[in-house]
Amino acid sequence: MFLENFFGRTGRMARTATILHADLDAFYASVEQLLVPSLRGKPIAVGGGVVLAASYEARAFGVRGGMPGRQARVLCPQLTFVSGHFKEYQRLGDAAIKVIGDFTPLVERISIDEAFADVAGCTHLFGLPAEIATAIRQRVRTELGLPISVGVARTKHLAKIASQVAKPDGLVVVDPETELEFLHHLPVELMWGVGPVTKARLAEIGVLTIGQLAKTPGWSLERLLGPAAGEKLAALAWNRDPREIRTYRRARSAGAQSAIGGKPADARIIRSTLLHLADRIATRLRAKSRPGRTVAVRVRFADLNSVTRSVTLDAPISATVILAELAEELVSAILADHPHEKTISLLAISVSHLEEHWDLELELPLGLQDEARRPGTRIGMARWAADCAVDKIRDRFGWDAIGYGLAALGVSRSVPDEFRKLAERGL
DNA sequence: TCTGGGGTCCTAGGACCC
DNA sequence: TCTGGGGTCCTAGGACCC
Repeated sequence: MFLENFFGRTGRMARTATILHADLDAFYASVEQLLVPSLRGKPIAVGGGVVLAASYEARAFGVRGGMPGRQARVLCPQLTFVSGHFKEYQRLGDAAIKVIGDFTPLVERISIDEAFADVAGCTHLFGLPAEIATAIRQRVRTELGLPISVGVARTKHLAKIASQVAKPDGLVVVDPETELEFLHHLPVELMWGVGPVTKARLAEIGVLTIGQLAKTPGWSLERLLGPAAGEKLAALAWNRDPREIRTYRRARSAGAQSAIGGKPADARIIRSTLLHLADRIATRLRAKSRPGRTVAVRVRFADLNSVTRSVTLDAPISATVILAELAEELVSAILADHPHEKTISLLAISVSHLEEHWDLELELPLGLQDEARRPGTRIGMARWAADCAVDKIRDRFGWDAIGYGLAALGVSRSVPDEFRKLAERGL
């Protein structure tokens, strides 16, 4: 009896589609149309200089996220631009994920508007996965007023593809019995990990559909795409996706960047921009007690070519000024190697090799250690104390209550800070 | 179609160690 | 002395994702 049950259950479970992928449709644009009824049914874009999101009505004209605003206007002259309600995006995104969480604790949030869930353990409470998916869509629609598409399948990869196929505002359930028939007629670019470059490489050997990819010999894919990508894609083409739902995942890096729009490589502008970036990153690192050992910078020149430089330290850092100074040294080294580049279009800093747990006090000796190379050991302590003070004041009075004088000057904010926050991952 | 910001993972070569 | 093999870490660059 027990054995029969056991085999019955596992046998059925292996063939049952219990993974959901839920994805809010044209999220930012849908929120704007929700908040401002006169925008409903119209082509709209969130953003200004750059299109951050486009409604489906705008997409019909070819308007896409990331597109320059000017180009979007040419494609769609009647396009309405709206500046975003970023706080509302966060609130409504959280609320939608919470609806899924009402059915199962096994929720893996991918971004502000997208999540996986495994409902294997809650079908006895709420019904078949397809019924749960329908209920989620209904609740998000009635309680939040937003359209959301859901894919249901046996694996994460296929559930994600199913939700893409379901858009807009749809539900696609992939029966495990016929999953390969469903998968194999779709184009390769729907697969996770196939972007423009990989799509073009596959096209060179005549592979356009996932079915054709599945029938391509493994050695051929590995020669074309490298061992890791080749093996991964071959597995996914047969819907062999070992990834499970992960409810929690620590960030491996934290970074920030700023497009400074073709400014001359002027030392003052570079310094103030780097200080501003370092300030934002280091504050996040300190807030989570996760200093990092590797500091990388990226300089993008006017011709859009970019160069990176990094250093790995013996001990982790999270002090604003130390990070800014290291970044400045790295940028200087890049500029010294590229004397003919006169114009910088973007600066970026990233910190990785993040410590899991760290007592911030331990960083004090590091500050001293770092300063030991230069005279004036007490400066390290002063910096550490200054960071702590700034963090506390900002906690109470807000980010702009205090800052590093230089950082506030001449920093171009092409995108609102609230938008940047939406993209930040929890550390 | 070259435009924004925050991320992940992979590759290849070199240094270094056993 | 030459020769071989394996492992880890670091750096720079690239592809991809939302």
